[in-house]
Amino acid sequence: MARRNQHSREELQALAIDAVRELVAEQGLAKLSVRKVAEKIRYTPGMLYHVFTNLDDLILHANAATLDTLLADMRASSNLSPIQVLHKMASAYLSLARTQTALWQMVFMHRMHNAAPVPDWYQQRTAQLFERVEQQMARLADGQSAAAIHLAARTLWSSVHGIAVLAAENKLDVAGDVDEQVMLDSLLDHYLNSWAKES
Amino acid sequence: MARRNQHSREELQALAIDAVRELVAEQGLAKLSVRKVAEKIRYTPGMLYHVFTNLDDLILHANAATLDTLLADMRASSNLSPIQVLHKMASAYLSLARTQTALWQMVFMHRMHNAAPVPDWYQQRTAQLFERVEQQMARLADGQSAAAIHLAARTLWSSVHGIAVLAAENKLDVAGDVDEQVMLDSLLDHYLNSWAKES
DNA sequence: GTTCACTATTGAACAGCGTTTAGAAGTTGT
DNA sequence: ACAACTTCTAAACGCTGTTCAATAGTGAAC
Repeated sequence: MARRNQHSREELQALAIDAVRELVAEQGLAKLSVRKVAEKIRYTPGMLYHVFTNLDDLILHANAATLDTLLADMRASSNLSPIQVLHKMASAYLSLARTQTALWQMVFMHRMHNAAPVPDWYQQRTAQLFERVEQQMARLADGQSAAAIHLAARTLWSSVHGIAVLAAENKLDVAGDVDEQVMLDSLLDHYLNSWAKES
Repeated sequence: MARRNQHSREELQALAIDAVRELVAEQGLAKLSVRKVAEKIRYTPGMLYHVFTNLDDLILHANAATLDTLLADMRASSNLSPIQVLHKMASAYLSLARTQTALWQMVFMHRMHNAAPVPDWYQQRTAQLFERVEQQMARLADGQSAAAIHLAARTLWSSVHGIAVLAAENKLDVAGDVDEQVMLDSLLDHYLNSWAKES
């Protein structure tokens, strides 16, 4: 076999990334394997190593796609108050954790087996998460130092992340779909309410 | 070989649990394997399956030990205010995440491969975490409903958990040992400050 | 003291995993 | 038509968790 140009390198990449995302969405991260990805796109496992450096690299590319949809869901509507924007962002974050749990977990809970440094194109995406929060916190705070805003944004979003993590794992034993959203609202309202008064 | 009674079932269990905890503390969860545990206690891998149902069961037992030390660190000093107690509990939680990162991650971030139900003796320990927080929140709140306290306790502790998770993974890019503790203090002060006023 | 039943333990096997690489298969340029 | 080049495969390596028939040692019975 070995037909050249049946798929370009880029097509092959996209094919594999889509296959990973489908497999994980259907069966969860634990059941993902290089061999299954290869089978799904009708190639052999070895081929994937000409397009990606290893499985973690492939997963990172798949995660970038998930992060892009998350960032799109979290874009700020400019006609809302900072608090309203933060509520919408947190909702989007939690919503993805609940509706696309496996993909979300692959982004935020998968531990890379290789100790390779996180590439720039990926780090930029994760950095944007905190940045967008920071922007709204800056709008909210009058005259707080950049360091204080930096710290408060990380505090708030780590907290949102914690709720999303436990929601994704169903470890909160609260009833149904509503209550985790109520927890988010409680967190944001109380934290921001008290924090904004400092300025 | 096969010397009987060299170790009782209970001794064997304890031996294996200790081996797991040492291996994980030294090399991390990713490098843990049944064969390494067996080698460390000078038995064969197969033997472990007469004492534990599988690796996840063994890990669960090791996690119980970690949870016990965490719960011990988190016990409430009765002469402190509820807010002070919550600060101490959160500090203990974060402290373990930072000083015993690998063991902490095995408890809170390892995803069980088997879909077996979590046994009672384990669930009781995790439930205690939320319960202790709830107790202090109840002291703090005058006349809030049990449901409101339940929800606020889960909200607060999920947030503490989120900070600990990101601290353990070094994803907060804040400077050094101090700042994550500052984040915790910020979270607790602002959330509780605003929440307590509701009553 | 020998035999027998019992049980703790082993060792080998199975199916799967990520990863590497020699060489085959197909394409393109001369 | 042939050589050069690229794409892709097939097989192997060393690892994983798990199962189970066979074995080595123990303690009791005769």
